[in-house]
Amino acid sequence: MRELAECVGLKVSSLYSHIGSKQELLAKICFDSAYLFLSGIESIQASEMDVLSQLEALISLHVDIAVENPATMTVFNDEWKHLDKNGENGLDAFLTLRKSYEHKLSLIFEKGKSQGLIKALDTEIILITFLSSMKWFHSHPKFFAPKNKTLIKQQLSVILLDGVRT
Amino acid sequence: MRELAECVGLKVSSLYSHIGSKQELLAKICFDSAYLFLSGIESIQASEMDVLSQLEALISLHVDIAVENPATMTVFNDEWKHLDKNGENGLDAFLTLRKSYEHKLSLIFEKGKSQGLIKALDTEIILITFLSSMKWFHSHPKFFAPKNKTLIKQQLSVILLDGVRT
DNA sequence: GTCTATAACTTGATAGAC
DNA sequence: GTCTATCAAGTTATAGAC
Repeated sequence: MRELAECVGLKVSSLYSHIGSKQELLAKICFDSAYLFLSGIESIQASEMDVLSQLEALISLHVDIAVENPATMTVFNDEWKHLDKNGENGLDAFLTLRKSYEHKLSLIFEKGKSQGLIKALDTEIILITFLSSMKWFHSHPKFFAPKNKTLIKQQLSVILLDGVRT
Repeated sequence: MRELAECVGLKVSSLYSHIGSKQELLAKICFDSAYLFLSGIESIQASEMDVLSQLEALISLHVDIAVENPATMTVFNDEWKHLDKNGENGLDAFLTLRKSYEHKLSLIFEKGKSQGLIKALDTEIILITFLSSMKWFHSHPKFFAPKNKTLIKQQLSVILLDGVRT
């Protein structure tokens, strides 16, 4: 809070005229990002694309969100653990949203498997591998510029799609 | 420290008869794990295997270390940031070890590319994708049992190797 | 809305008796 | 080696003057 206050040119106590608590800030960042990802995957789901194209769109979604919200991704990826357990914007609610996201993504993999487009691997392992591979953008400044978006999208698509396609 | 003391049935102050500081504990976990990974990749490097088999051995190494040292992996993966910057076992020394590990792994990818076994993608993107994909074991208790080691190794090998091979 | 002052609590670590 | 007692410094947050 001291650092934040200095960054915005205020004393710490003055921050509390604008926010209710530190938790409130944490929750706002975590849930805003969560809803960004959720609405993204929902429009991918609703599209008429084939499964492989949906996965490519998913990679694009993750890169876009990361590059456009660099400062929030560290919090969203690493600091959500410090949300208070209960309450409307608490840890439990956050984990429910995340489960929902993972479920939607799993459905895409399952569909691909049933269509013979995706290898018959454990869906959860595919899921975790995809999500893990799309988590590093924000901590690698070298790639972290709008001009590198296309490069990352292309190469990550090659690796992940060749990895899971039959 | 209070939690730790309770876990080992001591008062906090008594811990300090056994350790010098909390930092010392953090450093020990981080550097012990770092040397495990380093000696692992060194023996892979020294082997006569072809590049694809070396990468398979690497995946096996990461799974083995994670499953055999579950409690330390969280610290090694996430808490190393809190090492004090300087000193023999400080953050700078840790990052040097990590760079060294990444360099050795990059050499394997480069060799594979020059032999036409690995796709002509950006080496750093391949590197990060591999390392990210092998970081989640410790936080997924469902897979976190010795009996699942083979499953994870096989499926992760399929995804990552098909992802990068030509 | 911003400030100074301070409350209320947690942290890593030490002193000294036993 | 372990304990009780305590410290010094840090944390989030509030009270109340301006």
